[in-house]
Amino acid sequence: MSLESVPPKYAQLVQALQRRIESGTYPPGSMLPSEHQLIQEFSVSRPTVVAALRVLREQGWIESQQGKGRFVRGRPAMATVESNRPGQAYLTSPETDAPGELVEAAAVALPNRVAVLLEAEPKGKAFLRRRLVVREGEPSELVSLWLPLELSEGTDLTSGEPLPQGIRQHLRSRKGVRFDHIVEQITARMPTAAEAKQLGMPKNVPLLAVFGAVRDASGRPLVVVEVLLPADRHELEDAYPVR
Amino acid sequence: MSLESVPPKYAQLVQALQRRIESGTYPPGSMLPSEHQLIQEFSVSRPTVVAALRVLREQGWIESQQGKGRFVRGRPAMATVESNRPGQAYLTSPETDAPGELVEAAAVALPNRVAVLLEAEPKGKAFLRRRLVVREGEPSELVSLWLPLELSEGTDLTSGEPLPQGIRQHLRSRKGVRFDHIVEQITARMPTAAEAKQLGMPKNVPLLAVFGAVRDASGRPLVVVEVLLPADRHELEDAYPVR
DNA sequence: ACCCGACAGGTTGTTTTACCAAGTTTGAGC
DNA sequence: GCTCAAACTTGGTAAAACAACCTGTCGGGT
Repeated sequence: MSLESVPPKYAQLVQALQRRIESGTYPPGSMLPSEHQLIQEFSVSRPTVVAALRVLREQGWIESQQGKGRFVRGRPAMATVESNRPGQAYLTSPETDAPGELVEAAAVALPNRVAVLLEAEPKGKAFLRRRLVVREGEPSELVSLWLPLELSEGTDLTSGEPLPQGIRQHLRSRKGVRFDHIVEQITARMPTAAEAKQLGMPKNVPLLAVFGAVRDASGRPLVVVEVLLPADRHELEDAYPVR
Repeated sequence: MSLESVPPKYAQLVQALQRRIESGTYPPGSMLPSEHQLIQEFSVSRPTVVAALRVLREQGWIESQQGKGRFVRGRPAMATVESNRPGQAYLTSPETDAPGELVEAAAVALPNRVAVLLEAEPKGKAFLRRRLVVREGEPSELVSLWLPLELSEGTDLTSGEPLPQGIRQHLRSRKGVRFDHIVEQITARMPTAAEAKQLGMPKNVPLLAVFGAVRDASGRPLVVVEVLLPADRHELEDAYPVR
């Protein structure tokens, strides 16, 4: 009768231990109760305890030393830092979420750099969808999306209307392609006159240009997204563990 | 009698399956043999098979669907892409590895931005170690390292000599601090006259400025590293999976 | 003939019991 | 004081059972 599915025991144990670490019951540096103690306290079997502790170790909450015990490291600082990758948001969230203006949606000749990232003919054509994102009433970022013509056919990306759906989802449902990873390149350069005008920025401040080549699991390039950010208004922030 | 320790069985199974995927025996998209088949072929127990398949799934080689089976995704493209994080190399590899010139090593007043990253007094002092890295005979990057005075005491970082040891290792052995993760900020700006001269670059090309705040497991800032890259000679490349 | 549900058989996911191996600490006995 | 064995810890393997899920087939009904 219970429609709400209960989480597995080992996941419950994970959450219970996380709460104790966060509340200070198990302060950083201290030793966790041994497997045997946890088995008795929570009335579960050893593999269940081990599974929970394995998750905690892999997520960085604790570390373990064979023969000694498991030691609290504390809340992994990385868990809260949600990778704020540029481009990522443009691919997953609907265009209708962010106010902006579609400035281009047509088949164009590929810039050299984009052609390389798409592994396409140097002077081939592809579909370009370019959008000027507005934040707080001012132009903020210029986002360009290139995709091969065969991937744009039969999608709503060729229309002039803002997509009510994430590009990632749209392409998966319409064309059956699955995004796997992104190869990202970051450069800085001076804006062209047209770019400076569109973005409403001074001509003497540089642009941060982020190229993201989206690929499937086999490494085949699917789409390329370029994000242009005026450097006086934007920075990129990210966090990653050291080894 | 064998002193060389054999890897655990589940790890051997992981390697065996990885080889089969790479060699094309299990092509991408195909279904892996069921757990039962693997148990019989390799003469191991089910937990061993499951442990191996869990590793493969977590590393992105396969994906599993309850009730259907496990499906080959292919070699995870991310595994080979060694995160080429700027700053990372300066922290781990010895200074003597890369030719360059130490341009500054003294206690100085903290720039505002660095003070924020170090969570220090806005006008406090810290030790600055700045190095001009030379590649192919030309100045290439300007690397600055700020660390709190109490962390610089008793280390060889205050000397004018190139460190024969990685900074990360040096600080761990001398001061007992452990690097855990880095919060990275990327900006672009025009070079100052002094920077342009040191880097031997035109004054009208922008700089890519990378700030890396190194922290321990609890989130306390330890050191800040800044890498200045002339944008006409450098780009930043990275790869990451999309969820 | 067609559709739809029940059912059987396959798959992975989770939990339990049991035993052995390897590393660390402790203390008893010399 | 030193040595070594016992008792602790985590790591790995084996065997079994149940649950949840998917996909066919085989009915019966329309």
